[in-house]
Parts: sequence; structure tokens; C-alpha cells
Amino acid sequence: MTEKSPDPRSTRDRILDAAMNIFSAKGFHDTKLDEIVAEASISKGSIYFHFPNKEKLFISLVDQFADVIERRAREAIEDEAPGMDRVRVALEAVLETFAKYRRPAKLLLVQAVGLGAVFERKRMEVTDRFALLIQTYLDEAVADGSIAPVNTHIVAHAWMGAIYSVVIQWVYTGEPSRDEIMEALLPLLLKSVGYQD
Amino acid sequence: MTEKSPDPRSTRDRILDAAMNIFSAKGFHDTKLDEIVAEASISKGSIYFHFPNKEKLFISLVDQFADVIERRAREAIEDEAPGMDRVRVALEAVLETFAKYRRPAKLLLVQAVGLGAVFERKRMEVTDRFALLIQTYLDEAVADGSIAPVNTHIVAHAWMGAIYSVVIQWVYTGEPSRDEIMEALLPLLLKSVGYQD
DNA sequence: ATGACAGTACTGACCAGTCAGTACTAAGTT
DNA sequence: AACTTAGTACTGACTGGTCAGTACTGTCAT
Repeated sequence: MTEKSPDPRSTRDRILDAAMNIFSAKGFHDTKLDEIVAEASISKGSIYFHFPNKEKLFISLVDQFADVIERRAREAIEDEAPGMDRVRVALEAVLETFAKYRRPAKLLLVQAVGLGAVFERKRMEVTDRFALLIQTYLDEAVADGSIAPVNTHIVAHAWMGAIYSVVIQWVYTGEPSRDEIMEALLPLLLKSVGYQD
Repeated sequence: MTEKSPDPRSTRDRILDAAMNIFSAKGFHDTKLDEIVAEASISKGSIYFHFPNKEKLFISLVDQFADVIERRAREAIEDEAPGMDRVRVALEAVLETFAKYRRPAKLLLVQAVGLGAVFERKRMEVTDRFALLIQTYLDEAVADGSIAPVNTHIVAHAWMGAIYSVVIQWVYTGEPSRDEIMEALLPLLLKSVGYQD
């Protein structure tokens, strides 16, 4: 009569899922562990069995999604020859990924900001990781003459900020639509370095 | 012989100064009111005499700086004829203002993000205010033929994000320098809408 | 008989917010 | 000139609720 494993997912995954839902909606400080316990239908002790503390649980989620984004971008450029085409497909892949995962996007772009010094490091780490990725491909594009020389470091950060900002706007309001973003933002970024398709 | 008014600044201003210093450095949640009390050399009750609560004190600072930014941008374009030149000088003014006020910039761009639903509204309000300002001038520029038609709404948000991101990077690391930013970011943004100077 | 949990009562540090009281000034009253 | 009265600005010890983290017991599977 006792419910035998009513949910096949591992407890750890249930915790991560519930934590993602609540953290992304309410932010780090306004999320109580007891809420995650309720949402995941697990026990509080379980959280502390799988994660050392609230902070590490939150950071796990950030890392998890940052990995997804980066992997998708790298997979996308795999078959592409070096040059500006790589940059284009990588951008497309990132935008697609954000569009597909609304909640993780909000967690990474909004809820992971403005927390204390502990999270500051993590945020910088993730930001630099993405910016460096963009910068690498931009440098390739400059090297092979697809675009004219620019300060790729600044361009990389500016692009990230542009993407973040538009995605955040979309996460909150649902506007502009995914298609509008693709049609407007992509050409905007490419034109900003003097590339016309 | 008795010290009469040892500090000419009003208590309210001392509180705002101290709050700006600490909030911008440590964020909202990691800042204790007692720290502000110590930094400002006032009493805790004084804070609650001048402000209803911690949240409103924080928001006062955000509003204060948002006003400065907007005022500077509007002042800058005052003498400029409509068209893309207005956009350029407004961007210059905003970048100058961020460069001049490092701490307020961090408060607005970093520490005001990721707080609860209460602050979400305020952040959206400020963001939309700036975006709308940019959008207005862009629409002008499109109307008078300085630039080709674009989705000015998306461009406005993308620009804001680009500026934010580069400024945040500069706030944290001091790099790239103000001059480098001006030389790289400004042309980047202008080129992104097909404008060459 | 050990690992992987469920369940839950409990602790205690932390900190925003409170409030009774002080200090000083200025206007009105006699 | 002396004296209330009132209002404003400010003090700082204290309180009370919150919530991350703990502790411990029980259960089931392997």
C-alpha cells in the first residue's frame, strides 16, 4: 500500500528542478528552503545530504545552465568553417537556447546578479567565460578577413550585454517574440562589426 | 567652545552618502543598517526618521542616480539639432556620467538587480525610461533619414545592454579605460544601425 | 548493516524595525 | 523676563520574527 518510488527521478534531480522553479521566480533571498522541500516533495535533510548549503545549491543551477549554453554554442560551430559564419551560428544557438529555457535564463541573467561578494565571483567567471568564447571567434573572423579589425574584447562584452538585455526583456514581458529578436538582434550585432550577409 | 554643528551636511545627506558607499560595495542584503549607522556616524533611529525602511532608502539612491543620468542626457542634446547627432551626444553624455560616478553605476547596474519583486518593478521602470529615451531619438533619426528604418525598440534595449555590460566590466576591473570605451563602443553602436560618421 | 533517504522538532544567530526618552529651537502667553 | 507649549531632529538599547542549518529517529532497499 505504501507508495513505492512514485517518482522515478532521483531525489537530487527533483531538488534541482524545484530549486530552479522557485529560485528563478523569487530570487535567492526570497526563496525558503522549506518551499523547495514542499515543491520537490522531499525532506529537508535530503537537501543537506546532496548539497552542503543553500548557496551551493543555487550555484549548481547557475553552473548547470552555463554549461548547457556553452555546449550548445560549441556544438553549433562544430561543422562550420572558421570565420564570421561561426560567429553567426554560435549567436543563433545561444539565442535559441535562451528562448527554449526561460526559467534558467532568468536565473542566470537576473537572479544571479546583485547577490553578495560570494556570487560576484561566480557571475564574473560565467560572464568572462562567454565573453572569451565570443572573443575567440571574433578574433578568428578578423584574422581571416571576414571583418575589419576591432577591439574584440569590448565587442564581446557589448554583444553579451545586448543579448542579455533583450533576453531579459523577453523573459519578463514575452515581447519581443523569438522571431522578432532573431530578425532584429542578429543583423544588428553583425552590422556593428561591419559585416553584411 | 561647544562644537556647533560639527558637520554642516544634513543628516539625511550623510545617510544617503554612507548608504551609497556600502550598498554599492556589498549589495542590498549584505548591507546591515548598523554598518550605515557607523559609516555615517549617526543613530539607527535617524535612518527611520528620514526613511520609512531599508528598501525605500535603497530605492531613493537608485532614483537619485537615474535622474542624474537622464538629466545629463537631456542637457547634452539640448543644443543639438534632431537626427543622429543627438543620439551620438546623448550616448557620450551617458558614458561620461557613468565614468564619473563609479559607485552609483554599480548600484544601479548590479546591486539593483535580482532583488525581490518589489525592486523588479523599479528596475523595469528605470530600464524602460532609458530605453524609451533612446528609442525616441532613434525614431527621430529614422524619420529624418539619418539612418535606415530598424526595430528601434529592440535596438534601444540592445544598446542599453551593451552599455551596461561594458560599464559593469569597467566598474569591476577598471578595464577597458574610459577612452578605449569611447573609441570602441560608440562607433560600434552607431555602426550597428548603419551609421558612419 | 550500510547507504539513501523521510520526517520533524528544534536551535540560535541575525537584524530590521521600534519606542521611550533627550536636546534644542521657536513661538505664544502673562 | 520668565514660563509654558509644541514641534522637530535625533539617540540607542531592546524586541520579535525569521529561517538556515542541526539532530535524531525511523524506514526501506540492497
